[in-house]
Amino acid sequence: MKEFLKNKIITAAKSLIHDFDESSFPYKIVIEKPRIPDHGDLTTNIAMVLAKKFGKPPRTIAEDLISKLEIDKTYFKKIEVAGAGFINFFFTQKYFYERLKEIISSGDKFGSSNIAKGLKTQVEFVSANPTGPLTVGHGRGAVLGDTIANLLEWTGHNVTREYYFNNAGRQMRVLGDSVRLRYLELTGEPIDFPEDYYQGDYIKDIAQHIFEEYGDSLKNQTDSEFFKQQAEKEIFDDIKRTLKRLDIEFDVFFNEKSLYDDGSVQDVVNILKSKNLAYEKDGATWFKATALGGEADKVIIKSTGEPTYRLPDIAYHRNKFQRGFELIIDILGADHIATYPDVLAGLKALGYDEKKVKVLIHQFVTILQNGEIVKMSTRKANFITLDELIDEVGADVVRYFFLMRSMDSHLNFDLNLAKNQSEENPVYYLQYAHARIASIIRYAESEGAALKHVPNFELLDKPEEIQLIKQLEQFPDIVESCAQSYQPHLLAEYLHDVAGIFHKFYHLYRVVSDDKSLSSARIALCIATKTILKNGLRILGITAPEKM
RNA sequence: GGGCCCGUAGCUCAAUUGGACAGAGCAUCAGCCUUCUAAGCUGAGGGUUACGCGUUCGAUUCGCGUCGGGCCUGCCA
Repeated sequence: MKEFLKNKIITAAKSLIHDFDESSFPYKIVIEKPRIPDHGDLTTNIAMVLAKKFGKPPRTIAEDLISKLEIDKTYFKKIEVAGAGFINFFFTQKYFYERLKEIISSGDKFGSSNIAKGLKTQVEFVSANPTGPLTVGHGRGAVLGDTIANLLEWTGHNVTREYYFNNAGRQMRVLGDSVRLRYLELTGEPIDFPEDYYQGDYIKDIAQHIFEEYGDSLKNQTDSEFFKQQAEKEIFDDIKRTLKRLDIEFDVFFNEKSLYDDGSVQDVVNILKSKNLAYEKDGATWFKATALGGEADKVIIKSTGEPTYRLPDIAYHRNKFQRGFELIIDILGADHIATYPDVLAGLKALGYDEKKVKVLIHQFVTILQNGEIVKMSTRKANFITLDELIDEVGADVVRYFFLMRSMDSHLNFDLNLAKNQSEENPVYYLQYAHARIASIIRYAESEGAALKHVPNFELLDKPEEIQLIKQLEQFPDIVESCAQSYQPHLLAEYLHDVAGIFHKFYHLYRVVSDDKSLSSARIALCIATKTILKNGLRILGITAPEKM
């Protein structure tokens, strides 16, 4: 509808100005749904934008434009000039009834589209190394990543969910040593547990499992490799289990080590050197980031011969391009903010279009417990695990909590509040609306009043009914814009509004009554609302219960 | 010192990406269940959008500056 109208308006504008060229205007011409319902169903600012060029008042231009518009009266009730020169369009109810019919016939698929035409897309998220359980901080990235992937799937992207990890670094060596020490402790050896080892109880659990299986037969093993491998396996299983509870599954787990094994890392170094974008200094190898507009050159291989994280990261992203991904999305926490410019510069240096990589940074989650900020560190084990959080409030609440805010706002998670008020959590507002509709439909069926024939939508003429249809009708636009801007929280807000308008409708009017035709029209409206809530919640990864 | 994010109601956060009168939840107060789910609905109070200047027909949104908070800023990942 938007596109249709835009073409009409531009045609009208062209008949007024010969050399009409949209791109020549200083401000953007937009057609959008106004915030305030009184301002119509769609509105445009075109008259204001044209005013300066024309040297006429916006309102006059608006009048002229309207007189030139050729528009079908069956879908447009009224077109008016308002405010500073907005042109407001009012649709007929007939238009909305047709949209309602479409929602019902499309059902589970309503809101999905093929806009991206199968664009090969990768979403990389979580990517926590297996050194400990996922924290609440990881949770935000996990839920955001999965939901953005859902949104992209709904808009026709061919999505691969990928988890990148490194099990070869110093962190992992320390992990193995930590487990070995705890194991020795169990065999009765006196130990001195260093402060910078992993302090968490989960280390003791892993050691306990090893002890149960092997007794003290590994007592004299000085190499920690075995312990490391056991720890990695157990921790990874744990991570996957936690993600599964949030309904998150990955298509690919990509190990950094494979980039060394297949020579990719060395390739990158060679290519950079051949392009004269890498050089040796002080025994280290440097990436000449300054040649590409970077602030300073960066070390990619230390004088010890060990690469810094930048090098494999660049090799990894090169690998993503080599696998043919056309859109590459990285979801990172704010602590990684400094790393991605180097990676992008590296890709550019290798000749890839770094604009295909979208780096989405989400801000931190601050945990408040008893009114105090809990500082998070896996090493010190003073973190709240994601698992514990799910235990406390449930997966639906966790997902909704992380999705209801924009990713660049710092998030305060008050644990006491989340526990105490979990029953008043806003997610229940949405789920309750869905369950309530399910209940109404069950009741209608038991009364034999269910949808038997094509309902007469014209009977839905109450303001709240129209308002509800208008709200539902926007769902595809919302999905599309959320996907395009990578902002799931807008969908959460939208669904909250849907639920609110429905609840209001419910309290004002009876759905199932003696009036059979009216009942069946209203049941249809309920079914459409349920469809939107269900589809929306599915994208957010939140269950839509039939009963509560 | 430099970079990124943030500052909006008592608290936690929105605001269709520059639109018309800045909105929700929680908290507070007052109402609504013998009829389809009261995890709901209706109403009230609560704001100089941190502050200043600028761009614009129009600024919570863009630019510059000041103040305040978080995160980065390593030959750690």
